[in-house]
Amino acid sequence: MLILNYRDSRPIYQQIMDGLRKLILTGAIAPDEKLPSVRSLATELAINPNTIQRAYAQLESEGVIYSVAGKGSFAAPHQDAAAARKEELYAQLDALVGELHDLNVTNEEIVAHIKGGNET
Amino acid sequence: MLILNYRDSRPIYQQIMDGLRKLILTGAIAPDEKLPSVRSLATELAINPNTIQRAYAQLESEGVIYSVAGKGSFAAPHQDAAAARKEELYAQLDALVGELHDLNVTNEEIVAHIKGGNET
Amino acid sequence: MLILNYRDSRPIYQQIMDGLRKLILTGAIAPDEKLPSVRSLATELAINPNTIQRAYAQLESEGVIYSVAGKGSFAAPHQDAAAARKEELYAQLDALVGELHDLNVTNEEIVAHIKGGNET
Amino acid sequence: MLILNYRDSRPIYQQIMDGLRKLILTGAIAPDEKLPSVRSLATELAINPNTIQRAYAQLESEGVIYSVAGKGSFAAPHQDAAAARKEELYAQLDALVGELHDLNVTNEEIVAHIKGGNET
DNA sequence: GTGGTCTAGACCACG
DNA sequence: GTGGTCTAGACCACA
Repeated sequence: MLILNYRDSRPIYQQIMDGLRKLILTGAIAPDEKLPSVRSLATELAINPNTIQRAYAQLESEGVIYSVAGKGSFAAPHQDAAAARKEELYAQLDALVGELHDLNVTNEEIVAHIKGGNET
Repeated sequence: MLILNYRDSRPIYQQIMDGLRKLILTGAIAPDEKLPSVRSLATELAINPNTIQRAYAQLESEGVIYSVAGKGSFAAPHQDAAAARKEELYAQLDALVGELHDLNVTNEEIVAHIKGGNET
Repeated sequence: MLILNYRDSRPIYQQIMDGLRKLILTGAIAPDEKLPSVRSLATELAINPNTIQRAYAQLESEGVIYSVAGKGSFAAPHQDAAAARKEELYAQLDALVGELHDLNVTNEEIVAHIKGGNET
Repeated sequence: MLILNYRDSRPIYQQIMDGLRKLILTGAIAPDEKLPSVRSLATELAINPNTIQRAYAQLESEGVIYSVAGKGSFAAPHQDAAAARKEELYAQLDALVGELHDLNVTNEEIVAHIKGGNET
């Protein structure tokens, strides 16, 4: 379900956040579907429960999941979260495009790259 | 010449790297032009020389600058470096576009955003 | 009669307490009126009887309800309970107002907000 | 500087957050002023550094402070944070006022209480 | 020295 | 069983 890469510069808890966020926002995990428990996911990934706990807590504060003590953690309906994520990605894209412009890459080239990349 | 933002989440040495890299790859610093010495830049920015040293070393390993013992550091001719940087940015862009697709954003919307954002 | 929200950050037993307390103190449940039995309410809300039991016990210790062994639980006459609750709410209000003052909000603004908000 | 109450139902890290947030938003700690280091505050309060770390990290995500690895943590200028906090307090106040209304307390009584409380 | 991440193991409240 | 908090102790990157 989730793949950890210990060579990745991102901390483990963030890899988990990114992985789960993607699964939820893309609908691979349905709204209100139960997520693996902190402990079970920890043993499955062979890492410390605290690390999972941290990822879950942060995702909850993002509104991507919600947790009920004694019951478990669940995927949240993602209207707002998806919109927020989209905003974030657009901001990153703007920064990227701006830097490409600095390297004298035109909008046309960028657009061509995007469209070309998707025919793959 | 360079602006440091202590509230930026990026570490200082990386802000310096990003700033110099941009100045060099955009041509604001000409190829083979001499860069400020480690010590002078350190006093100018009021930070630890070690931090500058690290930025310079890393930029050299990237091929963006080159150092001559006893003479100083210089901007490298930037054909290769610029191409490498472009590759890197395109890779990031692909990842970004991929994630936007996962959120059901079409290529058309992305392209429109890019073109729209640049009229500003 | 009661609505549970699993996404609410409050634990289930507290949602039940808050709901029943409001129903009783506002008079929606008359004094000495019989409350649903622990078991019936548990099945109705599809939750664990222990949870209902805890809510009832805590409400009894608050003086909002009283239980008669073998007969059931009943709404208490609410003069005292309402007064106590009012005290509590006023204390919270004082804390809140104090913090608003710290943020340089004047009494006039607070009062205006209260009156304005209730015209809705 | 900060007082911990182990009987308080709020977790320790939140008491620290609330305390620091108040000190900063009220201006008792000036913008860009350095906060005690994680370790020093931990020993001073006789609690685990991780707990302080957690409070600091969460305050940073709130925009109340900013941290620079290797340099320390600092109070953030509080334009946005103060406004956000005010919003939050007003929401709590609305809930409180609503519940008071349910107990047949009029706006006039509430207002009188607020104004009276401040003559103290 | 600073903040940030992770582990190991414990305890609590909740259901 | 669940999530949430805390401790103790370690290691890393940064300045």
